[in-house]
Amino acid sequence: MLNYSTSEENYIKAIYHLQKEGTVTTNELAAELSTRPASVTDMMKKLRTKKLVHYEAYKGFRLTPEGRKLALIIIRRHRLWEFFLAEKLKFSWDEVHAVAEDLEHVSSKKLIDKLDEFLGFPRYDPHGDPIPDANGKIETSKQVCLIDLPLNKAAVVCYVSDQSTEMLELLSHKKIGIGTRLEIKKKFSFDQSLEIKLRQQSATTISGDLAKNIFVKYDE
Amino acid sequence: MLNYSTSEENYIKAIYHLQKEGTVTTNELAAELSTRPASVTDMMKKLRTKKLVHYEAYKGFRLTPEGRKLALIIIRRHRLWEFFLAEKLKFSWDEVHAVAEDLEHVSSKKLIDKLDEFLGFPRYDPHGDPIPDANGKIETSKQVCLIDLPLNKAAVVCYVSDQSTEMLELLSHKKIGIGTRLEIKKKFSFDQSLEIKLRQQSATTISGDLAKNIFVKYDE
DNA sequence: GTTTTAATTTAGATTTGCCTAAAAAAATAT
DNA sequence: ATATTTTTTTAGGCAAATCTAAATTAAAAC
Ligand SMILES: [Mn+2]
Ligand SMILES: [Mn+2]
Ligand SMILES: [Mn+2]
Ligand SMILES: [Mn+2]
Repeated sequence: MLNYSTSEENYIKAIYHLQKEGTVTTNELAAELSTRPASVTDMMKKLRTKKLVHYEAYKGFRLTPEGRKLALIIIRRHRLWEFFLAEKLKFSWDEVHAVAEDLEHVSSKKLIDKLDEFLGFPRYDPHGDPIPDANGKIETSKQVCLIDLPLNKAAVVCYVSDQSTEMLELLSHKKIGIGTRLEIKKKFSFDQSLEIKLRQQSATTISGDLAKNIFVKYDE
Repeated sequence: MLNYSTSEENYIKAIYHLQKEGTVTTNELAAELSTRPASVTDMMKKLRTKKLVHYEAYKGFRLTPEGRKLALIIIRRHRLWEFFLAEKLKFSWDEVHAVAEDLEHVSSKKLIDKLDEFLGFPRYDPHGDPIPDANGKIETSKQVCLIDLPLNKAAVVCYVSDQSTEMLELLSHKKIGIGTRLEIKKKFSFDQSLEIKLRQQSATTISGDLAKNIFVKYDE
């Protein structure tokens, strides 16, 4: 496996996190990395020649299978170091991320696999996120009914059980679809209705009947 | 404290190790870092403006007190990581150096101090080299009489007790002086004479009477 | 003390990763 | 459909760290 620069690794990891909602755009990635859109375009051309991203001008980008594999390696390093810092060095959970941002770029495979063993093959980092194993396999968060989603926990809509025309009409009016990111702000036990907040929109209310038919996965 | 690049840190550390024998030259440093003399000159100008080295064109360089302080911070990181790798992750002693070369550039002070504590404040790395403490204090190898130096252990002449003309004449004939690097190849119990090898020269023999007056420190 | 050799520095390029400003393309509004 | 706004890309430049080749200085040899 080739060796990638810190900068390349940061881009790959950021794309991995953003692409859960489909194609990643130049501005999104620039914001995520606190850099400029022009820099993103430059880097995308480079990552394309290295076959880590699919990219066509003006059409956004996604990781190739190779790119995804690399992303999972970096995430594995990051989360194992976070676990080490919290568990062994007694860092508090909110301090681990910044240090892990540096440690994650030390690329020795043996180091990471031995660290994993030393830590007892932990499955989750201090934030509850799953740690990919040595083969790059990562636990996919299982889907849960929107009714059962905890308050203020970011989630992504992944399935709708009732697909009748009436249901779809209601969903489209509420601007909810597969991939929509949302969280629950309030639960009203009187009628099981929920106040939910869609990403980058104001709050809205949906009935319990609707919520029962929506399934989500936890968002990272 | 400012933040230094990986490259700057590697230069500073290399100068620290080389300057035990006086002024460091451009070619020496280039060889040590597997780079070109022209690159060394460029970097020395830069480190001079940052007040980390004393440097005048054609006259070699040495660390300033600031530079030495930085060097000891980097060496502390390096050796603590080497200890961690050997002790906790069960790396063999010859594998630790390469990985520590990367880890040493992660610059969080808190990380290193907590790592030190986690490891139980080890005093020596897996190669037997002393680990600087959190204040940058490092154990200076104490001087020992040449008679007592173990076989094949590299050492540097640091003191000569008899400074008579006759003694100095003999020393200069043997090309031995303060800073000379040597090791003992054989000890003859019959007359306490020693076969010693001076760095980059062929072996020679000295009498026990001479050896008794020469004091050395272990070389790193 | 010249001359020759070796060490060091300068000059000029290159690569990586970033930037600003301008141009081009796509999306949105009228 | 056209005009306006937003997004994205291109063009040109900059700083860090490296290089090669040429010039300069210092050291060694004669
Ligand atoms: Mn993190
Ligand atoms: Mn985490
Ligand atoms: Mn080492
Ligand atoms: Mn060591």
